[in-house]
Formats: sequence, C-alpha cells, structure tokens
Amino acid sequence: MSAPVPSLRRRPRRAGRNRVDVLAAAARVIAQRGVDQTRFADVSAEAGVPISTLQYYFGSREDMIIAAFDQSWRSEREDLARASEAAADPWERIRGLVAAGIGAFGGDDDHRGQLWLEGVRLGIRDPETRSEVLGDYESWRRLLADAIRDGVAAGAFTSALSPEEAAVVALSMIDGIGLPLALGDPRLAAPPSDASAPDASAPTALVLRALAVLLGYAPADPAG
Amino acid sequence: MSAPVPSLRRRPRRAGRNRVDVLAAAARVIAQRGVDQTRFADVSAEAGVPISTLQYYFGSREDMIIAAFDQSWRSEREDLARASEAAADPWERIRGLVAAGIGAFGGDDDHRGQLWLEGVRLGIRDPETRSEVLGDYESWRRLLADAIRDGVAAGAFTSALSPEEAAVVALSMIDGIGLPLALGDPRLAAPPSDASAPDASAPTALVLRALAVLLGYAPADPAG
Amino acid sequence: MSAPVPSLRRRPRRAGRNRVDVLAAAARVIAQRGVDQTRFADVSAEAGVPISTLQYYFGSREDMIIAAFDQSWRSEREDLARASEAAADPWERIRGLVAAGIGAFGGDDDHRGQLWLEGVRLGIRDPETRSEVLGDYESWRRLLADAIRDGVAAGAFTSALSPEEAAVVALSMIDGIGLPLALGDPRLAAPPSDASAPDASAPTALVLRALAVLLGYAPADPAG
Amino acid sequence: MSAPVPSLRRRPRRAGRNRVDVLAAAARVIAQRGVDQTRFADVSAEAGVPISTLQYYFGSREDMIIAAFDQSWRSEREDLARASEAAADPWERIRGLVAAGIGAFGGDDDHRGQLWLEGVRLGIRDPETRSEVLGDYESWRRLLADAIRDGVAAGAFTSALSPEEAAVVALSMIDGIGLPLALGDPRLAAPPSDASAPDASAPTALVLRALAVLLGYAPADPAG
DNA sequence: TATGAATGAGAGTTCATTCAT
DNA sequence: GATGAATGAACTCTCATTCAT
Repeated sequence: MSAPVPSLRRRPRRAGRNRVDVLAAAARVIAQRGVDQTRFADVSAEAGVPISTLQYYFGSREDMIIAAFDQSWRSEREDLARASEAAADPWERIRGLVAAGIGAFGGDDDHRGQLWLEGVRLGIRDPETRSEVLGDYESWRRLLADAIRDGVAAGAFTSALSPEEAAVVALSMIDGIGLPLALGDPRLAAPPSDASAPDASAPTALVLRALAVLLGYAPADPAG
Repeated sequence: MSAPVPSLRRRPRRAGRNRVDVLAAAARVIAQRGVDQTRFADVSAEAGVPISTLQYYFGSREDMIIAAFDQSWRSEREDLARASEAAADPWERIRGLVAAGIGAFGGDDDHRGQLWLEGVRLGIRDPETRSEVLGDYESWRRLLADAIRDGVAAGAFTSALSPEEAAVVALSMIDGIGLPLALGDPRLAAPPSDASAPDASAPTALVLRALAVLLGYAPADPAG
Repeated sequence: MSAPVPSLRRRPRRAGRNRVDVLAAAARVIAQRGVDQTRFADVSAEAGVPISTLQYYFGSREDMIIAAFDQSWRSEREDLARASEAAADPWERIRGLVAAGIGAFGGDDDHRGQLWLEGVRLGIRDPETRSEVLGDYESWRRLLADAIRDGVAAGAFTSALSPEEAAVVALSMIDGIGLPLALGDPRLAAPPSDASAPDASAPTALVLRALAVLLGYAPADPAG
Repeated sequence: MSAPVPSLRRRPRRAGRNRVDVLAAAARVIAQRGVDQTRFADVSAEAGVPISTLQYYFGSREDMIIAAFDQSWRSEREDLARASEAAADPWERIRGLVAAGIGAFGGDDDHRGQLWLEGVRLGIRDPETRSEVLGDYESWRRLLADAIRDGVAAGAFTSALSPEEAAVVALSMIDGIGLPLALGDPRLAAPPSDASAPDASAPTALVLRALAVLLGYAPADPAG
C-alpha cells in the first residue's frame, strides 16, 4: 500500500521505469483482490500514482490488467529459464521445480499462486489470456519433462509413463495441491504444526515422495 | 437486541421450490460468468424472475451467491455419498471418483468444474466460504482414502504413502489436471483427436495410470 | 431552475406525469444551453429530479435528448393542427403562421426557436432527427400552401409561384429572419425602439409585406 | 501590472503560415463535427499537428475555436468584397450573391453553410461571437441593398420595400432555404433529379424567381 | 408474497490543461 | 518555438439497494 521508494540513482529517460513499478503494483492488487475486484483506485493507491496516469499509461482498466499479466508471465518465464540451467542432477532439478511451484501458493508476501489462479480463471473466458496460460503450462512441463528424460537416460528413474506424461502428472500434483494450500488447508500442514499461515514444506515433501514412487526413484530421502 | 419474532409458519412449498430453481439458475450464472461478474440482472434473466424478487428471497447479492454455493455443495455432497456406495471394488471406486472429478471440467453443459474453481477462489478471500470448500476437499479425500485403504487391506494395492496421503495426492492430480482441461489444453487431448471441446477421457486415463503406479496396482489395463 | 410545483390533484398512476415534466425541463435546458452542453446534471437541476432517475427514465443521455425532441415535435404538430382550423380567411391564416413562426425566436421565455435550431443542427448529422425535422418542415409548408391555394382560389392572391413554391419561400423567410432576430439583430428592431430584447413585431411585419407583394395581395395594410 | 515585454521580432513567417493552415483545419472540423464536438484531438488529427502545439498556438480550446471563426469571417468578408466588384448589372449581382449564399449549404466538400450555422448558434449564447455574426449579416445585406438600390435607380426594379428592407428579406430567403437544403430536403430537389446529395440549383432558382417578383424585375428568365 | 419505481454510491473514460524539457 | 508526460475535473453509466404498494 505504501508508495514505492524511488531509486535515487539515475532516473530513466521517460515513462518506463515507473511503468514497470506500476505493473508490479497492479499484479499485487490483482493477486490480493482478484482480477474483477481490481479497480483503478486500488492500483492507484498501491502504486502511489494518480488514476488518470494509469489510464494514460495503459489506456483502459482491461489493458492495464492484461499488461500486468504480461509482465508477470514474462518474468516467470525468465525465472524458469534461469532455473533450468542451475542444477545438474535430474532429481535435484525436479525438487527445485516442485518446491518453486508449490511455494508459489504458500507465502504471505508471495502472491504468485493467487496471480496464477487469476490467470487460469481469466483464461477460461478470455482466449488471449488462455494461450498465455497454456504457454506457461508448456514451459513448466518442458522443464519437468527434460529433467525426467535426463533421469531416465541416466538410469536414475524408471517410469511407466513417458517423460511428457509424467511431466503432465507432476505439474498437476503441484497445482492441485497448491490450491488447498492457498486455502490454508490444515490437512496439508506438517503434523505437529497447526499454524494457519500456509506452509509449503509438508505438501512439497508429500508431492516429492509421490513423484519418487511414480518415477521409480529410490534414494534414502527423496524429499530431503 | 432481540431478534424479530420469526413467523412460525413453515415457508410454503411453492416459494421453496422456486427458490431452489432460482439457486440453480444462479449457480449456472456463477459458473458461466464468474462470481464477480454475476449480477442480479443476470440471474434474473436466467431464472426468469424479477430482480426485486431475488432480493426478497435472498436479501443481498452476496447472500444470493453464498446461498447458491451452499446449495451446490449440498448436492455435491449427496452425489458423493451416493457414489461411495455404488461400487464395491476399490480400484473401481477410485476409477469412478477420478472420472467424476475430472469430468467436472470437461463438459460443455457441465459447469461443475468452473463452479468449484469459483468456490476455491472465493474461499481464498472469504473465511466462511473457505471452510465450506475445505469440507468439500475432505469429503473427496475421505472417499478416496477409504477406497485406497480397502485396496491395501485386500492386498490389491501396496502404497509407500499412507491412504490419507495417497488420497491427498490423488485429489491433487484430479484438480490439477482439471484446470488445463477446462482451458482446452491441446496437450491433454487424446493423440488422434484434436477437438477443441475439452475431452476428459485422455486425462482421466493418464491420471489412472499414474495412480496405478502410485498405489502399486498392476492389472492389465488400469484405465480400462 | 426551480422544481416544478406538483399539481396536488390526482397523481397519475405511475411514472408518466413526471416524465412529461422532466421532458419539458430537458427541452428548456436544450434550448438554453444547446444539445451538446446539456448534461444530466443540468436537467436534474432544472427538473428537480436526481440524475439516476433521469437515467432510469430514459436510459442514456442521448435517449433523453431524443425523447425531449420527440415530445417537442409532437406538441408542435398538435399546435399547428389546431392553428390550421382556427382562421378562415387565407391571409389571416398566413398572418397567424408567420407571427407564430417568427415569434418563436423572439420571446425571453419562449425558446421554441432555439430548440428548433438545435433540432436542425442535430438533423444535419443524425439521420433519425433529420427525418423528424423534415417532417416538421412539411407540416409548416402544408399549412402555408393550403392557405395560399385557398387565397388564389378565392381570387385574393395572384401568385407567379405555385402555392407549394410560395410556401417554401414563405417558410424560408420566417426561419431566415428568425435567426438574426434570435441574435438580437438591432437592424430588425422597429425604428424608434432599440431594446436589446428581441422583438418579433417588426420582422413579422416586414415578412408579411414581402409576402403580400409575392402573393399579389394588396389590402390597405397587409401586416395589420 | 506591467505586461510582459513582448518580443519585438515579428512572428516568423513559418509559424504564421502553419497557424493559418491549422485554423483552416480547425474550421473544417468545426463544420463537420460542430463546435461543441470539436476536440483538440480532432483538430490535431486533421491538421497533423500535436495537441500541445495547438495549445501553444492558441492557448485554450475556446480561443482556438474563436480564432478559427475569426479567420473564416475574415476570408468571407474578403470574398464578398471581391464579389461585389465583379458584376455590373444589378440583377446579375443579386444572382451571384444568392447563388453563393445558397451554394454554401449545398456542397459535399463545401462546409461554409455548416460553419455559418455553428457561428449563429454560438452567437446566440456568446456576445463576442454575436457581434461578429451580425457584422457578417450586415456585409451581406449591404451588398444586396446596394445592388437593389442600383437596380431601382436604373429603373430595372420597382420595389414596394426599401432597398434595405428588401435586402433583409432576400438574405432571409437565402439562409432560410439553406437549412433544409443542408438537411437534404427532397422537396428542394429539382423535379427530375432525386439525388440525395444536396443540389443548390433548384432552391437557388426558386429564390431568384421570388426575388424577381418582390423587386418587380421581369425578364424572360429571372433565374437564368 | 411479490414486484415495479426510484435513487445513491462507485467506477471507467474523456479531455483540457499544466509542466518540464 | 515546439512537444511529450502527467494529472485533475467532469461526466456518463452500471448496479445494488430502498421504498411503496
């Protein structure tokens, strides 16, 4: 809600720096309030920018929302691309992806999961958004399938499903467990804990154990 | 502070009947347009009932929407309870639940999946709705866990996960694959077909194959 | 600007009486401020009715303006029809029509001329309005032509133009002299007077003298 | 209280040239869209000049519009002055003026009539504009009255009205028939033709015939 | 019980204008 | 001299809600 502290170092040439900040603010509002409840007034308050400036930047409310999603998808894709190069061990890569995916639903300040859900819901009714969301699905599945294929090739995994099929299933687990996690489902909390704030560690471990079974991966502690 | 004395006469049948019809219409509108885009005018048109009558029935827009969800959850629970008695074979029961769950996202006239998604999204922000949705999750998990437990007891399944854990994972797969299915994800279509209308059969088969691996169930054709 | 004093005698059944009052108020505002400067807020103040009620009555601003014109044209046609029956003598009828037509531009509280001008201007750009305005022209011309024809038949007039042609010319004089009159043209004032408030008597007399020449009508005092 | 010292350098030609072009564009927009619907954005598009440049030139929207009218009146006056020297024969001069006046309402690309109407309408409410418009009326009447007076002096005309009165009536005919012509009144079309595009020839001939009667001018063919 | 009439709150959008280059 | 960036004001419109019947 507080206006972003402007970086004092070199102001960018024109409208641009501010636009990015404003889009981040819009994405926060969308995640918090939902697409349909996102008003110019909310983004204006969150970004510390007048309403008419938002309209000057984006034209209409709808275009602002589209732009916020665009930016979010773009940065998600960049994050994923970076993540794919990081770890060499196939299981380690899977573990990272699962943790990142489920973690999106678990944080207090991290509203990636909510934003994704808004995108899915929007995509059900808006064709343009739909293709963006499906592209997002594909990015995730490709990373998962690559890791699985590498693991199979290395002899670490033995899967009855093709890598592509296993990736579809793995991503379903991530998303499917993310929703009740975002709802604060107490059944997903680690046994001793009962905190109402969603904690992604227990569902992450559970999905990893299931994936280990599915991929025929049998270390001492698949989740660890 | 004293509540107004309620009329002791039971609400007459005719009004009650109409209320139920109206709530079904409201649920249809919610599934089609989304909660936030559901106006009195939409429900009025769908139900063929004046707006002021809707307000007379339900009080406020929000109350109408809550009532529509209530009714939908109530009937879902009844359906599930009935389904649980139907099949005796554990795998058969699992197969039925998976097919029902994924099928909710696949139909043209069947908007159960959309309605469920609306409920989840609403539950993220509204505590009252949240507990209803979590209750729904529990119903599903219980049925799945019961079937798994029976299968393990009968020696048909050998699972590294507890029945409860396996049920959580199974439900995640169902929901998690339902969303891209509702989006018309072409990757979820059966290979030869390329129809744009969502077809639940391929993802259902895929999830069943994954569950067979997960539960150590090895018939000739798990999906069949 | 003051809210209309409601007649205490029998309130009409539903919305209807008020609608007529509101339309009269809208017509006043249109005449005073012009179509494009007529805001809901202006009509609301003039009619003493909330803006949202205006929208409830008419739907949109544009529809309200159309309705105001409609009502004005309807009453104008009724006035003309009534006027056509009044006088028997052809020249007397012409005199009445000229006086009425030019008088529309001359009064302080009479904004018929301004309203007509707004209609013409609107009709130049809006086809629907155009046909209404042209119908208005036809009504006037028919009355004038009928009177001229009767005068010719009675031997009172001898016109080089056909009655229809003479009517077109006569109406042109009326409208064409009405505009500078509405502008307060000092050249149109009676010689001794120099009042800035438009006085229709001098231009009316002038047009009548011209028409007398045109129609070959030669009494002692054509304007008297 | 001291006015800022104005730059002594005359405004450079280039800027002045551009200003004139821009004003012509503004006049076109005013004629096409009407004064109240003339936005900076419209003139900007028509003139190919940025909005802020328009504001730099003219200050405010209102000033731009006034300037456009000013320029239009100035050039109209120059045209009229030139026209008055052209023809020697009184009736010929009248014929030229009538044709020019009515022709202003008839062309497709000629929006002089519309612009004049906008000026009249503006003048009804704005005193400054009013005196400009009345000056325009005087210019026309003077030319007409001069021609009539010359015709009377030459014995070609015998009018019951004074030349000034006859000029007022003549100008009224021109303007009064111009409005329905601008509306595309089918009754003003020449009998055989039925073109929807306004054709000034028939109403011009009609007005000339009426004027011939009024002025006692009796050639073989007054309109020819 | 049910419904039409009326109205206030809130939102998006347009547009002229101010400011800083 | 000329122009893009930014912003406040004003307006229309949608919609839930209240009131009276």
